[in-house]
Amino acid sequence: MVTMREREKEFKKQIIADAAYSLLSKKPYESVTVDDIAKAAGCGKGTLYQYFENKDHILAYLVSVDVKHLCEEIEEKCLKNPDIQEAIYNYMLLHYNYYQANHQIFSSWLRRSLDAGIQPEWEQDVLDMREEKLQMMTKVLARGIKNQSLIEVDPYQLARLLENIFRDITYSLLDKEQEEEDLKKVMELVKMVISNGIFLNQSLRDAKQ
Amino acid sequence: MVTMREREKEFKKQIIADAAYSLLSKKPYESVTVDDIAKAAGCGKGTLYQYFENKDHILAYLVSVDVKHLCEEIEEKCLKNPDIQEAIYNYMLLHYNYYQANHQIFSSWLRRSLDAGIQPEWEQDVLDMREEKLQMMTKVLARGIKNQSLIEVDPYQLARLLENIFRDITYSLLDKEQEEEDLKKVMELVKMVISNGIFLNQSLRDAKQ
Amino acid sequence: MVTMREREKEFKKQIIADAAYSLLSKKPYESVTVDDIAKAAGCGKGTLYQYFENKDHILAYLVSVDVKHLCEEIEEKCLKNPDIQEAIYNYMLLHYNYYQANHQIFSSWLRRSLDAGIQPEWEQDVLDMREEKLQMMTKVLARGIKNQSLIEVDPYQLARLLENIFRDITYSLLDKEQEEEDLKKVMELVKMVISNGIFLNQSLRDAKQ
Amino acid sequence: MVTMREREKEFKKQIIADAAYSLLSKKPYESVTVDDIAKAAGCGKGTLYQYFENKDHILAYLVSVDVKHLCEEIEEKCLKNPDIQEAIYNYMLLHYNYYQANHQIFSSWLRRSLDAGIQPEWEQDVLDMREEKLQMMTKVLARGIKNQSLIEVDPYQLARLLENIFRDITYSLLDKEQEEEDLKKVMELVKMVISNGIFLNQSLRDAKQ
DNA sequence: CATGAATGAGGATTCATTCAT
DNA sequence: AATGAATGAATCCTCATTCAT
Repeated sequence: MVTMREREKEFKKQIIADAAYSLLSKKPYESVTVDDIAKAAGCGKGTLYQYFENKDHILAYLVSVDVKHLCEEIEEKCLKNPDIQEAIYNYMLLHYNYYQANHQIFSSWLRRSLDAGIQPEWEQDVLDMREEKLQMMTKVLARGIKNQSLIEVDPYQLARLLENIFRDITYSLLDKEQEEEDLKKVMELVKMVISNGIFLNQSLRDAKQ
Repeated sequence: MVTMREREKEFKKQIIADAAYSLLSKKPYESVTVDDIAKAAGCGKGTLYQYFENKDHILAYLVSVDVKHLCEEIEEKCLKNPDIQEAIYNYMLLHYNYYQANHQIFSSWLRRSLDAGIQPEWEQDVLDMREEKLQMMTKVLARGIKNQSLIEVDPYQLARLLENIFRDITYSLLDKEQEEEDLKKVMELVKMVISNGIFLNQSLRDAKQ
Repeated sequence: MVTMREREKEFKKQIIADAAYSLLSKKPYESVTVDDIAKAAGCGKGTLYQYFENKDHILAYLVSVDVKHLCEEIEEKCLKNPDIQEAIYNYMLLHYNYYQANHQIFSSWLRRSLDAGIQPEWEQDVLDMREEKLQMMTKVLARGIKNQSLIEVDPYQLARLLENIFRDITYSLLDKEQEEEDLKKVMELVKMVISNGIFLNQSLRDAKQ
Repeated sequence: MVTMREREKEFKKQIIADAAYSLLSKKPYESVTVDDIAKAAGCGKGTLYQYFENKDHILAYLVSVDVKHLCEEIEEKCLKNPDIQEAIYNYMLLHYNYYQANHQIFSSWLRRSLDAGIQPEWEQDVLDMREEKLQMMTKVLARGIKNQSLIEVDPYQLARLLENIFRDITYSLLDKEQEEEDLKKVMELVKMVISNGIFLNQSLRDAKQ
């Protein structure tokens, strides 16, 4: 059973996390002070430390929640999707949206993580989820290979490549004029590239048989 | 004419830049102190400020030099390359190598840049060079489209997509076991994906005619 | 008359004091948080403030209770003891035991006290008790001087000196190997030193007469 | 050879140490901020950290210098003193003066040290010096025992007891009116106590022979 | 009464930049 | 020109105390 107290505490944690999220999405970790977050959350500095052990912990929490969310969506829209082609497009689109929204946070986390300051426990949490994500997509791709919808390559490697292709272009963030309508164009482009690339076209499939 | 003095000054600047490069390649900007750089360059802290206005300036200089180098290589190995397919592979490989080596620095620069602290002048410098790079590749791709080696898509968009595909996978940096031999495998994979994807295969080209 | 309420209140105060005692005996005042004490007492932080005005107040209370206890024992085993020599040994032994157990607390109190942060009222309380303690021993010593068991010196000064001799050796606390069996040895040593020193030996006493 | 620079640096370190000393002699470590010390030394906060790694380091340095000084004086006035009785008085008087002046600092150091926060290296330094001090006095006492000036007891234990007897009475620090002229009285008292106590008196020595 | 979440003053420490030598 | 000592703004974090429930 979840007590009233626990619900309330979780709620407040969410408020702080939201405030932190909105700041850390826009500015790098180092430029956001604990005070900034507290102010944005409408509470005192000390309050943060009742919900999070650390400034790093806040970041770790945000990343963890984000990745978990991404995982769930991938399970829903890719793993459970019988249409392999659609599953693949979704996989890439989800990543695009994820990085579009969370690039700054993700990048901050990576930096802190590699710079050896983050609790191994928190770090592992995110790494595990990423692996789970890759494994799910590996299954999808393996299925596609089995029923000859896809070219025969290592499905794990392919999952990683696809994960990468649609990472948002950090570079492009500098050109702020585009953004919105850009997605559609690029999506069309990628679809075309990928379709003709990773899917065996009918003629070749015929040849194989 | 270049005086003796200027040569000497340029030489010392290079020494400092080299020292900074080796440090900033491994650790994020924020974790590298001006003192670290001075120590590595074998000079006093104050000396740095005679060759660079700023800590940021050092970073900007490094990025600028790196990107210029990348540009030159792209001009050589892509723009001037008559074999379109090879030009495209080179384009991606060069980017892979570039990001592999300079990811940390590039990422640091992006961060500082977006955080609005960097002199617009230095920033523009790098942006211009990136644009130049894209324009060169756009020409290559346009040529390929014209002679029907490539599918018909916006060549500029395609250049950007390709630039992106081979960005090194920051995520993967966490799995340190792989790295070296990984490149070949992934390169093979990408070649296959791309080949079958963006190049019209013979049967389709025949059909078009 | 003491109401039921008051009894209950006093009882809870004791629980908190006991918890505080066990913590403050081991660690310096500054390293023990109010939260630690509350946790150890099995109650909320706020509750403490219903029984004590202050963190300092808790400390003052502990010291006051301890010193009162020491006073009572000195009255019993020294003042009321007809055997002067035994009374003196007891005096020192009681101090030894007292400081052995309460050094940390006593030292913390002294620090806070000198640092001018403690309510004068609480401070005076302890000072008075110390004076009372000294006065009792002064009486004992005066008696000893009168009946020629002791050398003729200012009994008050002597009481203070004796109080001091058997203060536990803080320094020695660092050598943790000794402790237990140490006491006996040192006690023997002190007895010898003191006996031959402050007690007129028979031959001299004979001579005096 | 000692360069000009090093001399100057050592000089500045002394200035800071002196400032710290005058503050830490009067108030406990915790009540003295790094800022206070900097102000007292007439320099900025950051400057301190060029000469000392830590706030703790400052304290450790002060204690170390003090104890070294005490050691030197004990070597001079006790170990090298042919008159055993005088050597013993000096031993106690030196300790009295030492603790009188440095009690606050010493106590602060002990606290930090036991609270496990201090670098083991610094800690050992002081412990070693204390042992050296005890060993010197042990030699003196052993000599005294050998030529039958002193009672036969473990000279090491006795050295420790004497070290303790003349520790200044922290308690007494609260009675500020006395202090100065107090010393003489108490010194007289102790001399008498000790003389009659640890020195065999003539009659007994005769008996032994 | 009891609680524990909220608070914010206060402190140690770091580091880019300046400037006297 | 070269140096590196001096600086203090900026930052994270702790904890005694209060107060609404």
